[in-house]
Amino acid sequence: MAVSEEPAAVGKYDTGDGEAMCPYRLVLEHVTSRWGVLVLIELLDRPYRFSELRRAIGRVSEKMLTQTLQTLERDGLVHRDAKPVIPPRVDYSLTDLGREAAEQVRGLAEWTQKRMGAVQEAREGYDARKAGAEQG
Amino acid sequence: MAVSEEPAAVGKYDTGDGEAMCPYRLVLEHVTSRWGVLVLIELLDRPYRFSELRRAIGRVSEKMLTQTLQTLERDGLVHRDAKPVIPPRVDYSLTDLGREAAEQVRGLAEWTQKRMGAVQEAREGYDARKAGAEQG
DNA sequence: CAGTATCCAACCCGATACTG
DNA sequence: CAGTATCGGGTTGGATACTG
Repeated sequence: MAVSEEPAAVGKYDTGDGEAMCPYRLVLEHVTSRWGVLVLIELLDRPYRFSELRRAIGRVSEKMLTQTLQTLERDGLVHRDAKPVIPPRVDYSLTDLGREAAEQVRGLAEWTQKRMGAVQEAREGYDARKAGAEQG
Repeated sequence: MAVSEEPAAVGKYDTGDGEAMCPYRLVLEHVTSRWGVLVLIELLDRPYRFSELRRAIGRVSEKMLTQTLQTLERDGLVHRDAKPVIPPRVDYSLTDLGREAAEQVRGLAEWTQKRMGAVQEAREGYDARKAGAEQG
């Protein structure tokens, strides 16, 4: 049976309460999701096989990678190409839509790398002020 | 006491295991976090007061908004200006660093809004194919 | 108004075992 | 290799009560 116990995945708690989350936020949460971000960035370079992607990202369980890829595939961002061979071979790549998204995400990632130092400095300053405030 | 039971917040599970997550991913997760994204986008327009921000975002609890703002403040992205008046008034705004980050995030958000239709179509196609495959 | 502290449910996510 | 099913720990996040 294909009925998974878990919901659509990656896109988290749709709310629980009566009202549903607007589609806009849902899509935004998929592309900004923990693993979604990293998958999109990796696939921007080239297509990847499943385990290849897993190694490239590092520290992601099979389950979460599968969920993430399925969500992104469903959203039309990732293309899944399963070749009928033994052993199985599945290639994942970006669709045109996915490439657009991935480029936005990459912008964010590159900014992060560039400015990480500034962030860490800010953090140290914040912590120092906090520590000082607790005593004096 | 200022010792919160909960950790640094927003930036989630640092791993649990021995090895720590690299700072790069940590920062990336802060700016792509569920509420971090929305806060940054709102603050790009103008400064907001706490409850103003809460209403503008909608469906965010005080707790999560507080946590998110504190994390972003610690990372040097958000400036907190608490005025010593009764009743209290606290304004939140972006720092220069935060504005840079927020502009990246806005790019992503604008892409999402623009292409949401395409995503929804893709989703319907995916679901239709799935439903068909289960029977045939 | 702007938080802080605590309780508790829901859920994410990883580890493991198993299928094709 | 690629993926599914299940279990369990830890985190998220809302509701409530309280402070200044």
